[in-house]
Amino acid sequence: MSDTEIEALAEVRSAFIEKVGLIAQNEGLPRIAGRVFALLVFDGDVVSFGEIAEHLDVSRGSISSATRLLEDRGLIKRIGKPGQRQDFFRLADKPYENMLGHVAHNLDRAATEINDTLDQLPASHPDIRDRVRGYARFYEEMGRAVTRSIDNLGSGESSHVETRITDAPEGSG
Amino acid sequence: MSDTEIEALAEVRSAFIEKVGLIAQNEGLPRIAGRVFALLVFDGDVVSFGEIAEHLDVSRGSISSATRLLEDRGLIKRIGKPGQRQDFFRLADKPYENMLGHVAHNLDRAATEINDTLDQLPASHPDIRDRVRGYARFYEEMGRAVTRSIDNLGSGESSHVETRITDAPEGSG
DNA sequence: CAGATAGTTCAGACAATACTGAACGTAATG
DNA sequence: CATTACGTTCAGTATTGTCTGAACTATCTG
Repeated sequence: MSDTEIEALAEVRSAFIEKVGLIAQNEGLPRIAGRVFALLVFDGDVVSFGEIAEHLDVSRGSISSATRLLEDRGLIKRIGKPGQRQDFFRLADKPYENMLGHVAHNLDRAATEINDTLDQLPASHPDIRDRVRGYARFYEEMGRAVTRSIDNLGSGESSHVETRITDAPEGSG
Repeated sequence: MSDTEIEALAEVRSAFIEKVGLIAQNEGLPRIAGRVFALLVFDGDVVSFGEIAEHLDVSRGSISSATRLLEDRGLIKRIGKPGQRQDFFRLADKPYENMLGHVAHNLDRAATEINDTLDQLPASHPDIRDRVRGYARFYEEMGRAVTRSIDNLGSGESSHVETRITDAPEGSG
C-alpha cells in the first residue's frame, strides 16, 4: 500500500470519527462519546484508554465518562489485560442490538407515562381519552418497531464473511 | 359533573402537559414545544395563540418559536379564522405519522453519511468495511422499522369514533 | 390616518451540559 | 516501601441552547 493510500485512509478515518461525533451530538449524546465509538468501529482492534485519549486529543476525564456511558449502553466493552495496568476497549458483541434495546426502553417508559394519564381519565371524556390513547399508541408502536428491528439486525450481520465473493475484492490479508 | 371531578380533570391535564414537556426535552426538543403539543392533544379543540401563551404562562416569543417548530414537523396546524386577527392551532391530521416521517428522515440521513464513508473505503480493508457497513445497516434497519410503523399507526387510529357525538362540539363563531 | 392588537425577531439573561485539568485513591513495578 | 502509571471524581470554565421581553412589522378597527 502506497503512502498516498495510507494518507487517504487516515483522512477517511478522521472524517468518519468527526461525522459520528456530530451524529451522536444530534442524538443527545456527548460528542466525545460518538468519537470514541467511531474510533473503535473503524479500528476494530482492542484500543487502550490512553491511546483513545491521545488520538482524540481530549482530557482523560472526558474519556473516562465517555467510555463509562458507552459501556453502560452496551456499545463497547472494557477489557482487562493480565499484566497490563491500562484498561482496554473494543466494540461490544452486539452493539446495535444493545443500543436499540436502550431506545426501546425509553419508548416504553414514555408509553407507560402516557398510559398513566389515560388511566386517570374518566370515561365521561371519551374524546380526550381517544386523543391521549392515540399518543400512547404512537410510543407503543414505535417501541414495537424498534424491538422488531433488533431481530432483523441479528440476521445478515456481516457481508464478506461466508459469502464467497467471486471477483476477488479482498486485496491482501 | 361535580366540582371535584372538574378539579381532578384539571389536575390530570396539568400533569399530562408537564409530563409531555419533559418527554419532549428528553427527545431534544424544547420543553415548551412539548407542552404546547400536549395542550392541543388534551384539549382537542382549536386554541388561539394567546390562549396558549396565557395558559402555559410563557412569553409570546416562546410560543412563536414552539408553534413554528411543531408546525414544521407536521404535528400541529395553524388556522386562520375569518374576521379574527389571532392565529389558531389544532392538532395536525396525522401528527404521529408526520413525526415518524421526520425521525425516518434523520435516520436516512445518518445512514447516508455512514455509507459515504463506506464508499471511500478501499476493498483492501474488508474488515473496516464490514464494521462500517454494520453501523450503516443499523441506521438503515431502524429507518425501515420506523417507516413500517407509520403504516401500522394508520390502522386502528381511534376507538370510539363512529360513536355519534350528539351535543354540538363547536361553540360559537 | 391614529390607535390597538397580532405574531416575529433578536439581544441578552439564564440554565443545562460538556469538557478540562488537578487532586485523589489504587494497583503495578522495581 | 517509594515510585510510577492509571482511571475516577469534581470544581471550575466554556459552550450550547432555551426563554424572556422589548422593538418591529403588519393588520385590523374606528
